Amino acid sequence: MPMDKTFNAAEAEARLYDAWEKAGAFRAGANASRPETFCIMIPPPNVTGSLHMGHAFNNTLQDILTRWHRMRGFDTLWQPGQDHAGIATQMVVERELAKSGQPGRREMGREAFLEKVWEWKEQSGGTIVNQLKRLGASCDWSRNAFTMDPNFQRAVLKVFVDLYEKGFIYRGKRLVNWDPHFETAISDLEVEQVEVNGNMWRLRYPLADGATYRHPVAFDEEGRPTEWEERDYLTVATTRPETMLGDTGIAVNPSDERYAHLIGKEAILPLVGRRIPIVADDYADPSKGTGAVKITPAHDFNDWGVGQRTGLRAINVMSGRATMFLVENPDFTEDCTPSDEALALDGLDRHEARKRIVALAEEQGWLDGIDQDRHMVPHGDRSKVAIEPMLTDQWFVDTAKIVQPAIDAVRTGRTEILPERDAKTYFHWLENIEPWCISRQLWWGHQIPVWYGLDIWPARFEDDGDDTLDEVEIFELLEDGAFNHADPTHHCAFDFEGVSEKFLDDLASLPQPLNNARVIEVASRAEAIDRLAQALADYNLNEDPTHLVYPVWRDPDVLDTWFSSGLWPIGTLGWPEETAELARYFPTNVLITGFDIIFFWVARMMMMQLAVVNEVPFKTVYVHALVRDEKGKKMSKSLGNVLDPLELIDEFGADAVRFTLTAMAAMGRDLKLSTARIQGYRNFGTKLWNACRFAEMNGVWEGHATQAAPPAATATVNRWIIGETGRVREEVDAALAAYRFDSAANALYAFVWGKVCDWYVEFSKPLFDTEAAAETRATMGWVLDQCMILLHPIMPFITEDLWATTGSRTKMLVHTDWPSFGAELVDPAADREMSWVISLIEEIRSARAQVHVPAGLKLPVVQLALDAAGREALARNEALILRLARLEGFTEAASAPKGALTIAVEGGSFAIPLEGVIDIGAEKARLAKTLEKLEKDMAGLRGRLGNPNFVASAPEEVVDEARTRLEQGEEEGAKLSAALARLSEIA
RNA sequence: GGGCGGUUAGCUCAGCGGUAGAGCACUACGUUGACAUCGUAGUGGUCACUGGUUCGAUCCCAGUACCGCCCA
Repeated sequence: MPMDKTFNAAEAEARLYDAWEKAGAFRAGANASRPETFCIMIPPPNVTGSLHMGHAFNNTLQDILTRWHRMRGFDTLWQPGQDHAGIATQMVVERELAKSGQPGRREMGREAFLEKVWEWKEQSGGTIVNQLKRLGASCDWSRNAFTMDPNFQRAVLKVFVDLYEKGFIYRGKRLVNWDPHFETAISDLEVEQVEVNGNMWRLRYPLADGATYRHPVAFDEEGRPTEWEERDYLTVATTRPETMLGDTGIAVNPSDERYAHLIGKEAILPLVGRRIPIVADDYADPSKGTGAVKITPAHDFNDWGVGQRTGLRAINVMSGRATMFLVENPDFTEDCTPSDEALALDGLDRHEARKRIVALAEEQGWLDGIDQDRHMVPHGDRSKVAIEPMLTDQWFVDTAKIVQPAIDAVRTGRTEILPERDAKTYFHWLENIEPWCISRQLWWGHQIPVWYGLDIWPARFEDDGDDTLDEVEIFELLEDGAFNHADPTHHCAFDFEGVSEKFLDDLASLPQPLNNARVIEVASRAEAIDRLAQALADYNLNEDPTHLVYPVWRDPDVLDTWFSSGLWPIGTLGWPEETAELARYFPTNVLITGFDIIFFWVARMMMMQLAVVNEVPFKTVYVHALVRDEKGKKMSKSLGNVLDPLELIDEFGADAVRFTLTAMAAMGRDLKLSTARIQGYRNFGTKLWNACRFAEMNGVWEGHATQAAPPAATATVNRWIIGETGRVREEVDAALAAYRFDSAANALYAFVWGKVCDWYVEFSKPLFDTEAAAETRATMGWVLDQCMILLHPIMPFITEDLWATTGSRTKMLVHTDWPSFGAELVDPAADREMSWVISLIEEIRSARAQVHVPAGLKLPVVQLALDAAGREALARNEALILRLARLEGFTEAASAPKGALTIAVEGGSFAIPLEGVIDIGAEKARLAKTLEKLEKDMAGLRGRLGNPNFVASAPEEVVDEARTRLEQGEEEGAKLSAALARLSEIA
């Protein structure tokens, strides 16, 4: 059955992908013929996500490297998988529940909710995998991993325990970025700064104990105060009046003469009545605002720092949902008697509280004024709500302790980051790294492997010395709830069994019978208190120590998603088991990822792999840029400029989309994607398709079989294209080895379209009628095979389909050996000859077109003076020159006939008689224009060669080349001038 | 404010000390043994600006302007 006119991507893609999968073509090690391994870890997409342009780009590049290495015989693994994406997924599922009118997460409880999440994962988790398959991604799907797989969970928990035991993880009450929408802490990196229009409110805080001072109110030209007023208050400025309820101090700069004398005195916090000290700190900038800053250590990062330095208390005045938390807040009411107006704010949203406080300040006369202000407000990158700095207990990775090996690895080149400038970003971030908050108040994720127990033997409780618990002591414990006042103790272990042992060790030192209590797991601290109290009460009655229990509860929080994806390289390869894959493929070869997650992911993988297995996770990191729309805007749903890769694949085929992304993948530069470009590369696929179709029509594929070595050829044309093929193979390999994907694509485009289709196919047409026909068929078959092979990593579908419909094949293209021939195939003589032939044809075509010779008209041609090389070239290639230049029959003459076109080429010239047909004016203009251009070039060359410094200092070959070019140019110029002179004789 | 980039044809971008390139768009012609998802020919550039280094600068260095991105 003859081939169709175009490749039917829609029909073929699914069929071909299926065939690859059925053949196990993508399995780890498939087609391996050499010992070297090649491994890429996919940056795991969110399990509930869908393919966007960034994924398409990222995965195309990975697939190219993977397919290329696999064809070269490397033992290749492209490890796929998905990320559970804590916040994102939990958000999606909660939204789904709300949409379908089901009870919310809190109503159904943790266990039921997690079931829903797993259901959702089952339902939508395959989407992205199928979309990657549509793109042609040749991952080993049999090894598909998920960050919530049981073995991956084990790895994550084990690493947590490991890092905890090494002292790299700690728990602490710190100010964190709190997302009031999701009610969880988030890391610095998940916060975006958004500039907003707001106000700066000036508030007057009265000084305590009747203190007053003179405050300057007018100044002379040099800024010296000239007038003062007596004040009994201090004015502070704030963008967030609602935080004033948590103020515990006022900072002034010690060098600020206006206020320095107040340092050590106190002010009274309006509404609250709290006495707050005036402290000295450089954070207060005399030139900003009023120069006096209210300090709320529990709700502002800068204030926290001031508080730490000056010993101020931190009072949290908000709940996790950013509503005011006052009435039952002992910290808030300690040492003061808040007004009723203040207590009435309890439970209000922070924004509402702000309005009320400003209104109260105005009413009560302590609002000094309002200035409009534009400032940055931190927002959650997922929730888009304003972040609330919040004082909470969280888990942190002490990054300072593990960062150095990650820095050194890149400095010393163990891992290389490309392009180089991204290494700078990497260093900059790592060298200024902050502790990493890794606990999240979410349900979907890896629950922290830490259990808490009541501190039942706090220091203030004293045993009477007999090491047994008597009735009085039990009563004391129960009644006072002594253990209820101390902070819980905690232990970290891989599982409950492990942690039980640790608690048992603690209990061993306690009095009888507590030292024999059984450790049990309960849900919460409250339940633990109940159970323990109950157990003690029972013991008091029955004195049976075997029923005594020591209840512990697990930390309800989960780990930051990036903590688990930080283990992706070892986790997917089976760590902590010593698997064969781990031994073989780790460290992996290259990571291909977007610049936006250098901090989130790359840096953390480096730190964690080095901390856990003391090895870099990958040898090379290739960082790519963003795919933007054709105007350079970031694609976003709200702008409506999102290009859906799947729609593009439907319209143009996966190969066209892939080729476009590849050709645009210049290192470190954003891609501006337009459909026109994709269409162009779809056409490129069609071009190759039709070249193969042409070959089919000319019997090229009859009896054709895959062959590594080029056929022996004698015809110059065939020798030439074989050499060109050798060149392009070297070029493609060099480009891919250097991650110059764009160079590889462009070299192939220029070769396949510009050399094979434009010239070689045309040259072959007359050759099929000569004795060189068989050789030409063999050459064409071999060359087209090489096109398919070399293009396969970029355009896998069309090439595999062509492979199957042409010749007889022992293997699918996906496993066909990558060629190793190179420029040794170039025959310099053939190269020179074909360059000459091509330029002759181009000259003639150009001349014809410019003097408006009808395209279809065949013209005779007269050969004038011609050197030996030219004569030989002409003799060997006469048929194709006649055909492509639309000429008929060469004759020889000593001089050009009147009214003829003149064609000057290296080594001679030709004339095309056009008596009566020629437009003499046009021909004169053409010659004059050509001469002018030539003269300009020659003038430049003469200038250079006339400069003794150039001849003396420039490399010899540059000087020689300039001389040769000048000679040739002058020769050509002479011919053109002569022709021009002849024409002038006529008209 | 700190850091990192960019500025080359109408558009999108390569290039990079020694003759300025590609694709798209545009103009004219054209169905010639595959391809109109095509062919042939052509138009189009003070390589942002100013200095410097060099025999020679689009390329290296310094500065200026404008535009991006990241971090405060």
